[in-house]
Amino acid sequence: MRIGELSERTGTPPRLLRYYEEQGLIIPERCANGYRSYDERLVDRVQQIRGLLDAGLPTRIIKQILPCLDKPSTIHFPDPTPEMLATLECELDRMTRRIDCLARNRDAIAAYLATVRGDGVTVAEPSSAEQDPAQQD
Amino acid sequence: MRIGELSERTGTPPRLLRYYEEQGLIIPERCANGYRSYDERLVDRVQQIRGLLDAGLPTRIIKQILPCLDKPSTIHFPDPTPEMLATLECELDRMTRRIDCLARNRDAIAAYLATVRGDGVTVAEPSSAEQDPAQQD
DNA sequence: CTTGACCTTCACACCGATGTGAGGGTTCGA
DNA sequence: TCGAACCCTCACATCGGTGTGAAGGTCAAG
Repeated sequence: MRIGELSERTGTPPRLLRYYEEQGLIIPERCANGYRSYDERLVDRVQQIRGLLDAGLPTRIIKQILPCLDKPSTIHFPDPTPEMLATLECELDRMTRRIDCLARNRDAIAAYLATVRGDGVTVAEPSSAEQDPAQQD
Repeated sequence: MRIGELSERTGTPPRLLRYYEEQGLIIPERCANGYRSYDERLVDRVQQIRGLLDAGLPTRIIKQILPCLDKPSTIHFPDPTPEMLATLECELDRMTRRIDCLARNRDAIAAYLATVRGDGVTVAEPSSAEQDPAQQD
C-alpha cells in the first residue's frame, strides 16, 4: 500500500511515517516511480511505534528494541552483542518502572473518581476503606 | 530545605525544579531573602512528577491529576467540575493504554532475553513453546 | 491535454522538556 | 574583608516529535 492508505489506517500523518522511516523504524519498499510501498504488517508496527512514542520512549530506543519484537519467530536476532543485551535489560527496567509509576497513579485516579462519584460512600470521612472491587478497566 | 538539597535528593537539576514551579506543579515557600523553601513532602512529589513526565504525560496533565493524588486524605478536591471528571476519565484511559502497550512490549523483550540467554532451550528452532513461567519482575 | 489527487524532497517553524550562561544578590567561613 | 558556594531572574539554545508549506513528479479520469 502507499503512504496515504497507511496513514489512514494508522491515523498517522504521512509526515510522521516519513519521519519514522528517516529514524530507521520502518523501511518501506519503493515503487518504480519512487513512491513508498508499505507492507501490510507495517500497520501493526506503526501502531506499536506510536504507542511506544506516546509512552515516552525515544525513536532511538524503539529502533533498538523493535527487532526483538517481531512476532513470526521470537528469535529474529541472530547475534546480539553483550552491550545490546545490556541495553535491552536496561530498557526492560525502565519500562517496568514506567509501568509501575503509571499503574500507581492510575489507580489513585481511579480511587479518586470512585470516591467523588460516591460509589457507596458519601465523600469526606476517610473512615472505612472497603467496598466491592468492581473497578475493572 | 532549599533548592540545592531538593535537587540532590531528587536527582533533579535546580532549573527543572524552577520549571516545574513555573508550570504550577509545585509551589515552594519563599524565605525572607527570596530563596525558595521546599517542604519535605516535595521530595516524593518531585519524583512522582518526574516519573509521570518520563512516562509521557505533559506538565499540563500532571498538574490536573496531581491534586487528586495527595496521600493524606484521598479527597483533597472539594468540587470537581464535570469536565474535570471527564478529563480524569480520559487520562485514566490513556494511562491504561500506555500501561498495556508498555507491558506488552516489555514482556516481549523479556521473552527475547530469556530466549537468547538460552534459559533451558538452545536458541533457534521455534518448536516447543513451554517452560517454567518464572519471569517475575 | 488538462485537472486533480496523490506522491516526492526539502526546509522552516512550533512546542515542550531541558541545558547553559550572564549578571547579580546572600551567606558563611578563612 | 574577601572568596566560595549558594541562591535569584532572565534569556537564549538544544533536542525530539510534529505541523506546514513550497516546488515539483506521477497517474487516472474527464
